[in-house]
Amino acid sequence: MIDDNRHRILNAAARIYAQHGWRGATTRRIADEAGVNEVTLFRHFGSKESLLDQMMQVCAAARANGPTLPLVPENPQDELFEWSSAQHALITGMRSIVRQMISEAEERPRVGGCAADGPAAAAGELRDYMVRLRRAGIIADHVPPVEATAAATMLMGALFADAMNRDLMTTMFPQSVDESLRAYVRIFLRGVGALPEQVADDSRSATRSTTLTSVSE
Amino acid sequence: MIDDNRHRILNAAARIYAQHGWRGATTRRIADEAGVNEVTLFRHFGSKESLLDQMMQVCAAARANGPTLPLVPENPQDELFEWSSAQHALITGMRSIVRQMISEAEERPRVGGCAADGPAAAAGELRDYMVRLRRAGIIADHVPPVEATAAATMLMGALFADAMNRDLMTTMFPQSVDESLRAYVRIFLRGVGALPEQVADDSRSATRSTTLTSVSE
DNA sequence: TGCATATGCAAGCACATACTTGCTCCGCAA
DNA sequence: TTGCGGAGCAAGTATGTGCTTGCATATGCA
Repeated sequence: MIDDNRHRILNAAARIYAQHGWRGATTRRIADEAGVNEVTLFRHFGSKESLLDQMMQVCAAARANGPTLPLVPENPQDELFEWSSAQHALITGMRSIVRQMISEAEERPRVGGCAADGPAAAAGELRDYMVRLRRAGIIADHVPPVEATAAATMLMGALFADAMNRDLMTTMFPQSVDESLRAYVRIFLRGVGALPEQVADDSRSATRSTTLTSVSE
Repeated sequence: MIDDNRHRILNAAARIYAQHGWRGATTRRIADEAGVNEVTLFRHFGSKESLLDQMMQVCAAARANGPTLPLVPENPQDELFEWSSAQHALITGMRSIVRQMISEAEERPRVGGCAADGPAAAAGELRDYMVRLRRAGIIADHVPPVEATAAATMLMGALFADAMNRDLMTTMFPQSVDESLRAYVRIFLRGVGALPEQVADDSRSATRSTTLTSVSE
């Protein structure tokens, strides 16, 4: 309500930046998108750089609360699927802006750092969950911990690549998001040495909860 | 030799575009990088758009010959590792330019199409190899074909994400490229139902060939 | 009523960028 | 020697872009 224009400008800046990148996000375009005179933009933020900096901070803060995995694992397959689903939805929601940040990370290191810690936190969460799985006896002991780390990176990488590329390389993703994520999780669990009875080939369970497309919270 | 400047300009354009993107790749910068007067750039290519278009075509042609997987699988683990290694090196070598292309794919669809078919071909190669694995009895029958497709996408996604993000998000990749790729392949094989004796936990084999960092051919 | 703050509008400035024009110089082949 | 094509150089044009200034208007608070 108060300082409404400030938020309008920040939101407009996020949209324009996601579409056109740093150089393409001109102050005129941002002001137009916000429905605001270009001058008020400078009166509020002083410079384009300062505006985009603040926009990134807001963006990073908004993304802070990612999904979590349960402290005591019970049904790893379902738990991991829901977590992956939320993670995937999160990345998909910011894919445009993330693409821009990544492409500009070499030129503007500050931008890159902003985009990096989200996935890093997620991978950490996954690794922690996996030691819980091992302690609970769900994951066999013969898989070395180094491989568990790599497995976490691998699943995160697959989720990341899926969310980033699915809309661009349509031929590479013939299956629906749900089907793909379910398969990723099953392959992950088998690959990491989960005992066979933990990895049900759930044709029923898959169709049962195929209705939910994204988990927002 | 003949038309030397043409190639110099095209190479310079590729380098500058990879660093700064479309908007950042100004004709002045490209001409400077090529050691050539800006005017000769226009005399050769007519416009910036035409120059960058031709640069992308050259780039796509150079990337055409990716690695292949053997027609008759013998040692899936080693074969997949070498293929993954080559694939990873290929993506790593073009990661800057790929990052730019992806970030501009929404704005300039032509650019996106150019970047898409490389990974698509690789995923196809992987899928074909997997049906050979199944026919050879190396992969168990109880894994449905749908999941095999997803597995191929998953491995490709992990390779892609690793190659694209390793230099930016250093904390997410504590292990060396070789260690990671070897682990990805093992997890992939186990996850896809490869019979246990095919997936050796090769502490020796891993250290043995840990010296080669990239397979160029 | 008064005053401060926020906003809009019009204009402008300095610079960068895509692209053009006109000229000169150089090497090479007829 | 003449002519021709490729290249450099200097200058210029039209537009885009970040940012400033000056002035008018509205809104809300004392």
